[in-house]
Amino acid sequence: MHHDCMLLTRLADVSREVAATSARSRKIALLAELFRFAEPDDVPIVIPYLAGRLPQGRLGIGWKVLGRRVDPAAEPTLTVREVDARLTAIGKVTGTGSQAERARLVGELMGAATEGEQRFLIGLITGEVRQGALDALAVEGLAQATGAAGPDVRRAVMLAGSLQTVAQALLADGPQALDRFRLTVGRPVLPMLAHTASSVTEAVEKLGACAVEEKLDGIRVQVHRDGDDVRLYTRTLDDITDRLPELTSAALRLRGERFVLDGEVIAFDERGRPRSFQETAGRVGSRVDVATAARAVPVSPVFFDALSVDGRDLLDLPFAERHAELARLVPEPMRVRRTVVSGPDDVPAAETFLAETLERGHEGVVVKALDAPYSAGRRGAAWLKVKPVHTLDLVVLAAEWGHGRRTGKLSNLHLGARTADGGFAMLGKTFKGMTDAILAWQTERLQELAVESDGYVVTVRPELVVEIAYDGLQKSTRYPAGVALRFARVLRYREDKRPEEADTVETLLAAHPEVRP
DNA sequence: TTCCGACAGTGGGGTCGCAAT
DNA sequence: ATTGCGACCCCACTATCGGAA
Repeated sequence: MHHDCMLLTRLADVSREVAATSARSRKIALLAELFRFAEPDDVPIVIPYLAGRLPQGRLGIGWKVLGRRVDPAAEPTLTVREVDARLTAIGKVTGTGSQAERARLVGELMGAATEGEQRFLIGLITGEVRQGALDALAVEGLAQATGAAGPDVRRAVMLAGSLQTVAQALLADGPQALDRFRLTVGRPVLPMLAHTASSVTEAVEKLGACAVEEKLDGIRVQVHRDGDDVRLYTRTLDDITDRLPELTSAALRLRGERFVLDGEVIAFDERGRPRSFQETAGRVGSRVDVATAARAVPVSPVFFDALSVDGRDLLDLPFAERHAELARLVPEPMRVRRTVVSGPDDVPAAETFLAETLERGHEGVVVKALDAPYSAGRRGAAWLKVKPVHTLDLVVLAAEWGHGRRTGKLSNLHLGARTADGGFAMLGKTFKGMTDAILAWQTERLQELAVESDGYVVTVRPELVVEIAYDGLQKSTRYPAGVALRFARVLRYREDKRPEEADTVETLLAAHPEVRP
């Protein structure tokens, strides 16, 4: 096999080909072919580039700079490592005059790139690669290129918490390198995620014997303890140890010496009721003056799973056994409240538990199959969340032109409720829940109602009523009513309703007494 | 042949913290 | 001091491919 540092042009060509095919099998084959030519050292750059990410994050370069035309190079000479080095240098430019200096360096880079390479670089820097292949297909391609089994590679990635690390090891040492990736205390694992079910009945019928657990509206946290050393990680594996000292103390008070636990961190008020998500998230996001933030908004851990205890990897054990380990280690007040049901005959008990959970101020429940292993990094069907859904009839005030596959379609709706003075107050936006048919229909209809456009937002006469589902209200400084919808999505248009029949701000606020704008 | 799980894509609001104005 | 912006938090939903049933 021939190896030398990979040329950018090769990457740009593959990216274009991958984008041009819709068949996943073909995308995977193209990626595999590319990886066969990659040196291990290229991998930490090639993998994120293919997913349309820059390893160094954003660079402070916008369309203004990238829009300037630079004469392309005639011959492709740039290597991916050279591009990476130049982009790193651009990201490091700070201080007065930094924007001009960055623009100059970008111009230099573009001048060294051919036409095709320029297009790829612009897409990469603006985050518009969109080739229909992210990490999941890269995993398959990597497996094909190295002769490893797909599920083995995927498992290694979940345990390593990083595709780059696994790819580098695989290309350097072949399939046996995968054995090195085991659950290790101190190294975070991608957390298991849940699907949605519309009711407790549906969830229990799907899963059979299961645990029904409170769903807390906080921040997911993975707690690693090795003796006196405690580390805390978020859902995306960011290390947040320094921000939550009370969680470290809590972990040190537990009986075990070495463990990995999965749970939620949340702030409770004096009466033990959950504070709003905004308050918990603000606390977890505070990094500078942690002591002050901790006094104002103390948080608590609430654990629901054990991934490793005393050097034993529990990932493949059934949930019932993992939970037994958790219960040995963690006292009840620090575990999530739950009930166990035997199956569909037990649905009433599950319904009662959901009602009590909502009464206590939580957002819903998660129903978990008792026999399921911990599927790290997967949205396994073994966990199903159930949350109550609210609906409203709102009026479309404006719409924004879509991007990507929604180019040329009016996509993002501005939603308003009626006010006392006969006008409308905007409560938020949504682009969710639309089928292609709805998208096409609303593009036509809204253009008929258009009164103004700035090329991006099309303002319309407030005549179209749309039924919206949402998860709740939150305080807002952005919108005139002082509140915004959380997770709004379209259910259907109500052509049978006139705007005078839409819901009012007043009734909305009355329905959510817990939120005072 | 039909069904369904997994992926990618399309963005939503809020908060924090840094850099530019 | 204020404003703009990116990075993270939380998140729902549809279209599509391709293997399972």
